[in-house]
Amino acid sequence: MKDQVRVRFAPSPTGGLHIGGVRTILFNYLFAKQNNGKFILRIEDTDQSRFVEGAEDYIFSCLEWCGIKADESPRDGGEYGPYRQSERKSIYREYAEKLVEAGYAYYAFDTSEDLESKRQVTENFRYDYNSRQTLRNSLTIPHEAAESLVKGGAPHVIRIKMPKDENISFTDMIRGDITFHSSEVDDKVLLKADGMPTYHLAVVVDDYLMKITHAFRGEEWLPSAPVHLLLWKYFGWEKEMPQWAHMPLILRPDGHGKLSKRDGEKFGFPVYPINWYDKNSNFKSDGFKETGFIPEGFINMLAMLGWNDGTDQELFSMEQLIEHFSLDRIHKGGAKFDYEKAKWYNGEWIKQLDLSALLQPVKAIMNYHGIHNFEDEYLAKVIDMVKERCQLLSEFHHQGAFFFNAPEKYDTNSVVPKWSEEKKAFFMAFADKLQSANLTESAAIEAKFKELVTEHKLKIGDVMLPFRIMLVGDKFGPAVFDIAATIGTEETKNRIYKALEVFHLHHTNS
RNA sequence: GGCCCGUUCGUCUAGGGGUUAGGACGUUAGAUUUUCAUUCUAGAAACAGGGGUUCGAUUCCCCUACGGGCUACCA
Repeated sequence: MKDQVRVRFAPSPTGGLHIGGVRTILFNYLFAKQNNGKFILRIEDTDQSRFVEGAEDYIFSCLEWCGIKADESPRDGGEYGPYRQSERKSIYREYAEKLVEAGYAYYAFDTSEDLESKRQVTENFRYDYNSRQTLRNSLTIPHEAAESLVKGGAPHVIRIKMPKDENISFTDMIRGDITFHSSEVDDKVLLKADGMPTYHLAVVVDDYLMKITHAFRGEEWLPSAPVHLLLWKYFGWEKEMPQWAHMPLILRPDGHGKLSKRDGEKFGFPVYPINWYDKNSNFKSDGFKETGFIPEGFINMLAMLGWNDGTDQELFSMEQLIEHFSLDRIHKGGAKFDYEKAKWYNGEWIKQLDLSALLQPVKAIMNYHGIHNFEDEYLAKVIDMVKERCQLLSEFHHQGAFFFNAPEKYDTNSVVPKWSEEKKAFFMAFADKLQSANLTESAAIEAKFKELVTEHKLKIGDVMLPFRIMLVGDKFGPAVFDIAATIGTEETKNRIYKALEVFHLHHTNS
């Protein structure tokens, strides 16, 4: 009987969480849910110097917006806590010492400055099986001396002692067999001088203690995998080692490197799920949410960046993703981010989502633009009329504003050059008839409109566009008679009169 | 530089020893919508190169090229 599936995502609160991380979260989550397993969120805050206030809150907010809930986390608790590594500090030293006792690790007394100057002098300097013989550590100085240095509180780190000549292999769930040679890997620091573990130690100890069964992370971790593999072996936990899966990276649209936080501004699209602001560095970046994405579209887009189910289906809900997801269908190569396609996914979801899911966010957008005082029912009608022409939630304002307020500006160029007294007379007659006949249905308004067109010996094509400009201000929007019916005859009449003045003004001026 | 990973239309990708190399985004043309968008139809558009293996390679192997990642007391 296989143990219960337990996966984890372990961000460090050093900044916002960008979409690469969110995709790793998503794949973790899908895999966990599919296998009735647990998804754990662990905060890797072992680098105190890079801690950014608000980053942890931000991570939780992103999760919430995405509709992903951790089963265990600093917020949700769980039986394997604490889930913040800073709160687990005391655990790591003990494990590191065990390694030293067993001869798999050693104390090193070189300061960062010492090593820095080494790097200046020796090109490609590495703390490894070779150079460690010449450096200050418990392998080069007498045992007792090293012991007393450590006991006396001398600053030191604990480093893994990489074997000189050993092949280290493992099978990655996405990439297959991968082999490294131990001589190519340096003696990574396991425990830092401040007593905090590095990622290398912490990830192994915590994955073990938290009974993680499958470990997903970005491809950038591949080169340090041999360190982790060896650690699992040295601790004697090989049988409990999780299966590894190294995800392909999300690349910049131009292919030059992995997508990073600054690229949002550079290429003009969001890279963070929701707005991120780092007050330390005064760094600010717009989120997908605020740009107008809905969670369904965002999640769908992310999932398809590097994964597909082998069919032509491209639109997946979270439930469908959980059902269809499989690791062996994750592409190996990195994926360049394509914002146009991202918007397309969102547009598809806007089209097929229930009104109930759209109402509140669109309402917020309208309010943001100063449009208040309307019934939900009215907004619902508007949403229904314009949603097929919106890929982003934010577009609802442009596409729907004229349902609430008369246009301020008119595309007079489309109307004025061909304007005439006959047309003006027609519209005045039409406005009057609208009210007296009490027309409320789109079809009835259209019928009356056409009837009057004939009476005035005009062509319908001559007055359709002007009518649209009168109501909308521009050449876009749903069927013009539907708009008239929606805003009502009174308002339609008012807009006709208002526009008539504007058209007249421009006409006489030109 | 060293090591590791990768490479199918511009982009995301399907496929896999014999296919007209499929889909989607974007793009082009047309139809519909007396606007715009939607929708529909059609089109252009790809197996990085060279060697093998094979009757036959885009597919398997090797090399090269290109791209990416890592190379911290950061994750």
